[in-house]
Order: sequence, then C-alpha cells, then structure tokens
Amino acid sequence: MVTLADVARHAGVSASTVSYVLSGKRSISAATRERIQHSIDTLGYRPHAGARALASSRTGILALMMPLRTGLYVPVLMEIAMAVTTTARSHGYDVLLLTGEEGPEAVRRVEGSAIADAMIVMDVGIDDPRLPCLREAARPSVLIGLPTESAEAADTAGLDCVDLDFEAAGARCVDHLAGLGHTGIAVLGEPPAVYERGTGFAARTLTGLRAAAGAHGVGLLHRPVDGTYAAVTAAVTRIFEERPGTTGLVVQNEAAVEPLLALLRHQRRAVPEDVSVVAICPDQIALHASVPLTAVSVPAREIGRLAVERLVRRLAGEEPRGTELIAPRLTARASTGPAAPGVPSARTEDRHGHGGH
Amino acid sequence: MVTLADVARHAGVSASTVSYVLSGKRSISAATRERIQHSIDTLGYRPHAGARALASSRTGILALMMPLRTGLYVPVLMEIAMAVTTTARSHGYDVLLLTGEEGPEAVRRVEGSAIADAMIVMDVGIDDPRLPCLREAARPSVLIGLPTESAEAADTAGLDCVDLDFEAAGARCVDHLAGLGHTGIAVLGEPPAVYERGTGFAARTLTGLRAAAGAHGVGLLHRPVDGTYAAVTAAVTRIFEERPGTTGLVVQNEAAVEPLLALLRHQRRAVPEDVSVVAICPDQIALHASVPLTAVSVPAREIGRLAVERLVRRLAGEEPRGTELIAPRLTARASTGPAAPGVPSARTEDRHGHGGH
DNA sequence: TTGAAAGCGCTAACAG
DNA sequence: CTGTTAGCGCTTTCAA
Repeated sequence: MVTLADVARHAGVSASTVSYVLSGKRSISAATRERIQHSIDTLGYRPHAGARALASSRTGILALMMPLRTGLYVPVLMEIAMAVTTTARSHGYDVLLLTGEEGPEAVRRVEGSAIADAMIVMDVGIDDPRLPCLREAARPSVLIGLPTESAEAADTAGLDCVDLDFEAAGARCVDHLAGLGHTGIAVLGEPPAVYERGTGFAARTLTGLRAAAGAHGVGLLHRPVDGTYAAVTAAVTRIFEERPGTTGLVVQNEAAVEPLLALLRHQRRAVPEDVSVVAICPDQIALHASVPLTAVSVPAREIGRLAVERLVRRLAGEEPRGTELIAPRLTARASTGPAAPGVPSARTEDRHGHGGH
Repeated sequence: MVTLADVARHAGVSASTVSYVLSGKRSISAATRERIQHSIDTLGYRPHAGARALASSRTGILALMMPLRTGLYVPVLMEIAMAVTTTARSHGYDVLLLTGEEGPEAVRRVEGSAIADAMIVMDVGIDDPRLPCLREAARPSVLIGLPTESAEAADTAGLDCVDLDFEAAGARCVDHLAGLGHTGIAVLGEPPAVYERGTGFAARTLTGLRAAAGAHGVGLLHRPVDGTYAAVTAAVTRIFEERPGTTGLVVQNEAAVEPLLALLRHQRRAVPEDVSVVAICPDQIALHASVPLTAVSVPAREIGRLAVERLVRRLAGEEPRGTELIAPRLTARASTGPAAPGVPSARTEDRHGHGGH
C-alpha cells in the first residue's frame, strides 16, 4: 500500500507538505506542488480513509437513514437516495445506507462511533423517537420531512428540515378542483399503516386538504388505501355509494394510481368528463399514467439534493438552519376538467379519525 | 468523547484488556470482563470507527455498487439493497451505497482508500469494465449477476457470482408453456437499453428461452419493451399482427406487467383462455397483479442475503468462491392454461439480433 | 514556503 | 489471565 510517507520520500519533501498539497490548507510553491502531484500520480497514492478520519475527525461520509416501512412507495425513496448519493459525491462525500428499524439506536451508533460526519433522516413521523437523539447529537442532521401535522405547529427547534410543502400541496389540489366547480371531493390516501404511524407528510397533506375544503365549503371524504386493485376497488366503490355526488378525486398514493384509472375505465366513468383526478406524485408517474394526470409533483431529486447541500454547508460551518419547504407546483394535464353541472353536493366526512371536516 | 483509555482507567485495567473484551480474541476472567462491561455501559463508550479501521485495517463496511441505469426496475434493486443492509447489519457490517456511473474508478477508490472491506457489484454486464479492477483488487467482491450470456461460457475465473439462474428460468417458462401445448410463444423483454448494454441477466434469460424453444420446436418471438402503456401496446399489437398464432407470452419486465394485462383485457383476449402469460418477476408482483400470474420468482431478498453471506465468509478467511446460481422456481397461478386446440404454429423469429433463427 | 513532531484511538504482537 | 508497547497513516500545531 502506498502511504503519504512514500509520496513524501519519492518527491523529496516532508509528509506535512504532501498533506497540505492534498488539503490545500496552506500555500505551496508551484514547483513542489507539481513534483508532489507527479509522485502521487506515479505511485497511485490514495489517502487512507481510516487514518484521515482518525487524525481529522472527519470521515467524508454522510449517513442516510431510510427505514423502508410498509406502505411507502419505494421508487420515490430510491430517487431521493439517488439524488443524495449523487449530490454527496459531487461534494466529496460517500453515503452510508441505514435501512433498518433500529431508530434511535442507529443515531447513537453513528454519533458515538464517528462513522459519519452527519446524517439525513427520512420517513419522519410525528413525535419521531429519533428526534431527541438528533437534537442532542454533536453532528449535524437534516430531516427529510417534518415531525408535525402542520408547518405552523412545527416544533422544529434545533432541527433542520427539508421537504415539499405537503400542506400547501393538499390545499392546491382542492383549490384546483373547487376552481373547476367540483363540490364533492374524495381523497385516496396513503395506505392505512402510513397514517397509523403518524408519518409527517401524509398528516400534513391531510391538514392542507381539509383546510382548503373548509375554505371552499366543499365536501371532503378521506380514505386511506393500500396500493392494490382490491383495496382501491373497495374504497372507490364505497365512496361513490356513500356520496354519489363525488366528482373530484385526489390521489396521494403512487401505487393506487393505475388501479384507480383501470377501475374508473371499468366502471365507465370517463376521466375527466365524469370524474376529475388530481394526483400528488412524481412527474414521471403523472406523465406516464394511462391518462396523463393533473398533479402536484413530488420533487424527489430536488429534496435529496437540498438535504445534502444543507448538510454540506452545515459541515462547512455555515448555519442554514430551520425548515425549508418547497412550494408545490400543480401542472394541469388531461385528468381534470369542469364539474358536470347539477351534481349534488355533500357534507364533509372522514374515516380516519382526527375529527373530520 | 469517551475513549478506550477512559474505560480502561475507569475499570482499573489496561487498554489492551478492554480491547480484548470487545473483540473476544483472548480469554478474560469473568470478573474483569464484567467490571469492564460495567465501565463501558456507565461511560457510554463506543469504539471509534476510524481508529479501529486504521489499527486493524478492517472498516466494518461493505460497499454496494448499484448503478441505477435506465430500464432497471427500481423496487427489485431496492429489495436486494434492503436484504444486503439487513444481512450486513446482522453480521456487524454497515453498507456504503455507490450508485454512480463511475464504474472502475469507484472500484479503485474503494480499494485504494480502504473505505470498505469488500464490495458487492450489481448490474453486471457482459465484459463489464469493472471486472479487471475487481480481479486485481486485494479486497474480496461478489457480483450479483454473471458477466456472460450463458453460465457455461462463464469466464468467471477469480470472481464470485451469485444470482438467479436466469438461463434456467427462461427455459422453465418455455417448458411450462410448451407443456400446455402452446406452439407460438412471444417474449416481452426488458427495455431495449438493457439489452444494448449487454446486461447479463437479460442475455442469459434469452439464451435459456431460445434453447428451450429450440428443444421443443416451438416458435419464439422476442421483443424488448419499455415499461409504458404505449410501448407495450405497440409491441403486443405487432406481435399478434405478425404472428397471429401466438398463444403464450413470457414477460420479463415488471413495469410492463400491468400495461400488458390491461391491454389484453382491452383487446378482449382472455387470460388464460386466449393467451397464457408467464412472468419472470418477484412473487409479490405476480401475486398482486390484476390476474395472479404464473411466474418464475425473482428471489431478490435471497440474492442479497447470499451475496453478503459469501462476502462475510470470504472476509473470515473461508474461500467459498465460484458461481452460485439459485434454481428457478415456477409457480403456476391463474394466468396460464392449455393452448386452445387448432391454433396455427409459426416459425421462430427474433428482433434483437444475435441471430435467432 | 517548508519541516519536525506530537498525537488521533485502537489493535496486536510480545512479555510476563 | 493481564499489562506494555509499538505502531496504523494522516493532520496539524509549532518552528524555522
């Protein structure tokens, strides 16, 4: 193995000079820099990560806590993970992947063993048990998500958060449908497990949906669904039975999109003539669905990128703290249109508790 | 920060004794072990990963090279990644995620900087440019996949490979259909990009499909397709135009499954009365499709687990080298049945080149 | 602009 | 069964 000492010897300089060439932390004469660089290339030297970590207490690693819990839609998570690794590499960092259910223990392990310089925390829930550890931790961290039902109620003191503004996204969907004259709106939400865990983004979306429905005086029915044909069929059938005046559907469940569209076709409900559909999902899904969907896009790549950039700035000593929510962008496509005239209205209802309307 | 020296002082022993308690590499009297363990717990000591890596030249990290190239189906990759991290943790390892396109350079970086003890390499292509580096590398590695079109032609000298036996899987699908009397079989394959890159698993499947088709004397048409409604519709339409006698379909493309089933419904081709469909995909997809699919299951979790277990054994000094292919398991479900009598036969054809007679 | 030297926290001979 | 000690390869004061 080639060490820094080997390079120093080969170039006829001291070890510290080589180190400073690498780090750029002090000025080196062009002549010696070139000589050293040449030795580095010739010998194929690479700094030893462990030695560097020990001496500098910086690992060049970011930990990504991505628990893959039931009901989550994997491709979106993966897109975030990709953006994280890509952005991290562009800043010279590698990414350690933590997918387990270990929770707080994993945070302590990363912190205590100095495995990583900082961490990115995904799948944040309301009262997430990892939060106390993160607040105490000496190393910076960024949450992808908010640990609250609403941005206003956010107890994010001492935390850095990055996410889509799901609350505004929910509101935006209802605004769009209400603006088209729809007065009976139903929401196909994430799988029940997601709400039961108190997952932040789902709760915040619901808050926004309800607020906007209230403001517009339109009825809102909310149904969590698993992303299967059977579950979607059952839920949608019940929605139309219970409230036949439903003409607007909001879907926040990537896996349910195609089952829903297939079912509507099968039931001979034309989109958007009979039913308008607004999704909250990545652009790719909205575009490639069997009917191009009007949707608020979930900017997975941007979220991952932002999280890393914040962390990198924090590690560089800056303090860009606080919550940064990306404003939702709704793109109108083929799945929404004006409400058919004369449809009956209905009262707000809710199945998930938290006291609807 | 609590160091090993702190623990030693607190327990009234030498540093090496503490170290040996941790590693279990020499016997310690029960009394001192307990005393030391108590000090560790009291002080909340965690070994410093960098220091340990430097002193022992073992990082406790496995690198997972998972390039996310176009045409790959993310959930399956993620399931493998999950199995890798879970299994790795159960053996005391963490996982470093490398998703970039860096290829050989990433291998050299891991090797040279001693970032990880070993690596798992995914998305292996024929003549993969990473292979030379891996063969030279001092650290062990395991490929998930084979760098060849056929297990027989495998130039896997000096490489460890783990995968589903896709060649046998392809053959198994044709066997099943031929056994039901189908004589016109078409394959909906992975997206074109996957074949163009020479991705090993896709090539091997094709080898197996062709071999079995030849053995049974049935026609075989192969079409790469993107996993979109448009692409599937175009491909399937052409297949039935070109060869109306097609009654058996093999799908090796998770994203194409639902578009295919939707299209067949739309075209009023009953499954399995008019067309039998066999998939090569994870059980979960086969089970939850709108028609439960007869399928050879892609055992993503098992593949990830096997890869890690091999690597861990290699790191422990064992030499379980060579290629380990998981035998395919075909489960008959609702999507296949006997061929309707009297359907015309057709000659084997192929679009992808490699001269399918 | 460069060098010398003292660690960073841990492991693993070597010695008892 | 336990202690002493010499590094692992790099960073970073302190000196020049």
